[in-house]
Amino acid sequence: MDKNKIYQGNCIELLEKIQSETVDLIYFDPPFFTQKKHSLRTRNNARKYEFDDSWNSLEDYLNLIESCLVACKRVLKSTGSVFLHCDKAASHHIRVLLDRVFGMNNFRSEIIWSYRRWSNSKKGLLNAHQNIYFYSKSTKFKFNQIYKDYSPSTNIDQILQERERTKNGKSVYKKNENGEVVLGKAKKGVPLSDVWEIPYLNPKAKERVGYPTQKPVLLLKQIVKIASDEGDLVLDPFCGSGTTCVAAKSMGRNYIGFDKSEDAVELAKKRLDEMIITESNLLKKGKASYVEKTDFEISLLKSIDAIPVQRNNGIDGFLKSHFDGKPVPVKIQSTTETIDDAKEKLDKASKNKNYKLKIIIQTRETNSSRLFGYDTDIEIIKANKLEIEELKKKIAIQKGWKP
Amino acid sequence: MDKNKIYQGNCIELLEKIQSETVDLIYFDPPFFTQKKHSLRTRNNARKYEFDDSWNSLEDYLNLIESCLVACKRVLKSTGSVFLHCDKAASHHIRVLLDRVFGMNNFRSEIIWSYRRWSNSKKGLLNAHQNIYFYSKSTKFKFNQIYKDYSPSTNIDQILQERERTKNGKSVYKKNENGEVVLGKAKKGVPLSDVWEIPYLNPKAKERVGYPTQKPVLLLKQIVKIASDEGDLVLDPFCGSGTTCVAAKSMGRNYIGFDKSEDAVELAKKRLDEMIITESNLLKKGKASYVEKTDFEISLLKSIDAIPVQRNNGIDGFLKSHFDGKPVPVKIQSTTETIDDAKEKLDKASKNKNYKLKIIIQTRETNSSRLFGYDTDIEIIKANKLEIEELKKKIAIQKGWKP
DNA sequence: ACCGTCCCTGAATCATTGG
DNA sequence: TCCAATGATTCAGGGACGG
Repeated sequence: MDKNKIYQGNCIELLEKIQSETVDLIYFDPPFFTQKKHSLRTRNNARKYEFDDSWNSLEDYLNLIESCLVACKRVLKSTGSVFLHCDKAASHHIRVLLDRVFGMNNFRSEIIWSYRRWSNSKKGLLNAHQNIYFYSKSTKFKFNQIYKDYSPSTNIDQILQERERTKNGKSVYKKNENGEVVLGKAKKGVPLSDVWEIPYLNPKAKERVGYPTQKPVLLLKQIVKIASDEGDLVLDPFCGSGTTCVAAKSMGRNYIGFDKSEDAVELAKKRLDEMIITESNLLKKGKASYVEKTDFEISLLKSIDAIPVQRNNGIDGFLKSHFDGKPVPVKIQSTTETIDDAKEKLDKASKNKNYKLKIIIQTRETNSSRLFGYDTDIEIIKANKLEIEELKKKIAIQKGWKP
Repeated sequence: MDKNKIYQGNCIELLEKIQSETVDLIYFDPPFFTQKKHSLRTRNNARKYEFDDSWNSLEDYLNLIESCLVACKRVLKSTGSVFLHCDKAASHHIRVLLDRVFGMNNFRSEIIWSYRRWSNSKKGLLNAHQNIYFYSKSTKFKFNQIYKDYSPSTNIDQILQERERTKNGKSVYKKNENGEVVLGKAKKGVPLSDVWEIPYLNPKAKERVGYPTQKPVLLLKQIVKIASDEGDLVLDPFCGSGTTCVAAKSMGRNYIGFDKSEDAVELAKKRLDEMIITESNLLKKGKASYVEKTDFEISLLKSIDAIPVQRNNGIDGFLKSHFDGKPVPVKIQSTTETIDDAKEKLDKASKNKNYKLKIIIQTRETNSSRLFGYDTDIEIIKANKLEIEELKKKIAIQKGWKP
């Protein structure tokens, strides 16, 4: 079965066409057991999508899910994982199935996706979370740790000083023979927890396509990030409007999506095509393939008061404040570009735009001799990160260290 | 059976002594299926409390729980509710029991108690929540709605300052005799959701009595508040150190507590006499009060691969990679500081720490003459944002613009 | 394979210092 | 004397280690 495609049809039949042990990650988001018929119109009322969540019985529903799970397990690599997304109505029954199919000791986490929602006035607590069960095929599963910031109430001594235990078992800060504190090893932050606060759908984003139960791309990106690497294969056997595939694609993973609804498949294809269209446009203009902005780029842009723009290889953002009545485009030198490459791209992207100031943020040491020869009105600023790296090198040279 | 007492013994036998339909709220916190032995000493090391969570089999465990649940249902009033506290190990099986005993349509909510806690080196996601299942005996259950703030970002808006009219009809903020603004009633806010962020009972909290698995009183108070009124009867058939009873007593509810351990009963009785409830500083002040950094500062730190830290005036973050085997502290010059202020603070904060490199990120143009006179080993780097501002000024001067 | 024990961790408190 | 800043400590989950 070909990668990077969406297939319409019965999920179990389609799964049979996938070779055993070839999939790295499965995001399994079955129709919920809500006993309701969903329908929703798109914004402009042009199209109505429907799907049916009513089942003859809980047993029927669970039988279907179990057969799918068994088929999924077959195609998973031994290092692979499955993330099963379900809501409160049947989450406990589904987890019993997961225990049966994957084994209790392959249960990794119950992920709580929590979000804020408009209140309704029902008697009781406002429902504001969904559960995602994370099971792996074996204990040697693939997992990329994500680190978060420390809690604001944590003090720095805590993080940086080494500790030891006194004779009577008390834990105290370690001191050396001169009575000075001993500093510990480098830290990365706090590992990601199993409670994920992710907005339901960013209302500003164009992401909403009008298909019921659409999941935010951010949620899927986080799953894809922790459980797969670039080039891996991600499968979504109930792909709906294709959010998982969009997330996978944007992160350089391969994907396969199934859905029984032709509407859904059509919609998913359209969403993925839009990415392709952008990509091909970029190629036409001589640009590289679609790449997402990294966290580094986003934070750098924020730190200079710039607004990130997506999908433009020549310009990464614009300063919030204009200069001489015109916007100021900013390009961040990517790891694969020389400064001259960056200049060329920014020049091309800003052709005929009459910007009064263009900025490139240099992120690597340059050895290009053309740097000062290439004459444009582009200003180059060294990224603070690069300055710190150079500073470290300078001091090392002063101290006469060997590299 | 007398109210406002703790009884030692087998929970099912003790339940038999309670009259049918007399209890308003049951907090059901059975031993978890962790297959572990829990033990803890009191602060002064005087006493050691232990209990065993190991079971012959899951079936045994579930059978015990089910019999208790059946007995609990009998004593509950028809308007009564049960809150069953369990962790991920067996939550799904327990919910199946609850469905059986109370009925699927008496499921009200899955409450997620989420918290931050010390981390560990586990491969996978950090465990940071427990589940509480809320079932009622019937659909005409008692429920007191609690309203929360809209969201952290709109916090200030919801407290309305009261206004009054001056003699000439102008609307001004009302002040009291001391000239302070009078705050009006807060808006009602959003109904309480099913995800509860309540700090984990801190290891240093005075509230701690040294009994394992002790729950924070705040958690229990919230349950008692939403599901009972003053004068109602609250039952905790596995009361442990008596947190539920303490919460109930402090809120004017009657209580009955059971535990099979004599130690626990003795401890619970003592706690009820002393009634030590520590307010969570974090909850009282709000998480936001600990966060001192602006978005700009956080982004800047991330853009240089540093980890932000709060709670320290002299240091805003650390580089992720060490220099010469030591951490590298980073301070960002704040808008109210001169570079010299920043230097002094960073110097002070890194006293006795023996850092090999300290960095200040300059964010404002300096006019301090001392800048080059003040001699330290601190390195100063201009923030990219500042460089851009200076660049703009430079060009403006070149072009001969008036400011 | 299995047990107990020790080590590492960091959130949020308590304790102390300093102004 | 008091308040803010910051230094120091506890505890449970998991890994590693040793017997």
